[in-house]
Amino acid sequence: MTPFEALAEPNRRRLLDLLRAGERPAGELVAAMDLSQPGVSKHLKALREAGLVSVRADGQQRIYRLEARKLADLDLWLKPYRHFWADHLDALEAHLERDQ
Amino acid sequence: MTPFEALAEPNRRRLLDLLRAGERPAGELVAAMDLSQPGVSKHLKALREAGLVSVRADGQQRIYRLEARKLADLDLWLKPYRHFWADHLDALEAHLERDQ
DNA sequence: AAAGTATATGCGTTGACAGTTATATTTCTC
DNA sequence: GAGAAATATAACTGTCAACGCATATACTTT
Repeated sequence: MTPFEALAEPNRRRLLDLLRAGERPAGELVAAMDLSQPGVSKHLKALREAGLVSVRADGQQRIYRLEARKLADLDLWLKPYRHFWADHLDALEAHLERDQ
Repeated sequence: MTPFEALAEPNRRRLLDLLRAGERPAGELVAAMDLSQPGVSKHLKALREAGLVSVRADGQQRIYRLEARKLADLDLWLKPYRHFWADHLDALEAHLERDQ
């Protein structure tokens, strides 16, 4: 599962939002999401496979944590597009880039 | 179709990459992609609906153009996550944010 | 009429997503 | 050690949509 695919699902984006406020045990995430426990668990698995979250065991709980590095990758993907709105030389730059 | 969903598909990301080099008629895009003409046209429609590209008629051709604004939206979505890798205060900030 | 493109249609495969219920695993507690 | 808690995984069902192909057709402009 690529980060792109993982982020395409609203519930998964929601989970990331929740984790932005800090680490959280799976149970808290289940409580916060309007989904069944197995359902949340499946989305968490998807996020794990995308490298967007990590887990750590704490007693009988599983503590989930946002993995920012993978989002940094996304940020990197966005980079070559960024200058399109960062300045106003769009047309010129596009032209130069095209014939390079 | 949300930008997130649109970007989840590799062929669509590829189309955006091609358009980074400048405006292009649909035909050129079809030639560059290993897909049927209707296939490419469908992906272009998806990108249009996501606001990631725009079209303009030029004679019998349809000229496609990257719409950077929508990618800026994505950039914006990423913003609250950015400080997680921008500095090294992750734990502290997460803690503060959680109890705010 | 021809070119360029979009849209429609039909088909087939595959996967996403939801639900439910059950079970396996690990750890904690008594 | 029994049993409960927390979570993952499995298994099954069901629906719906994505994606590919191919072919056909509609539309607009030349």
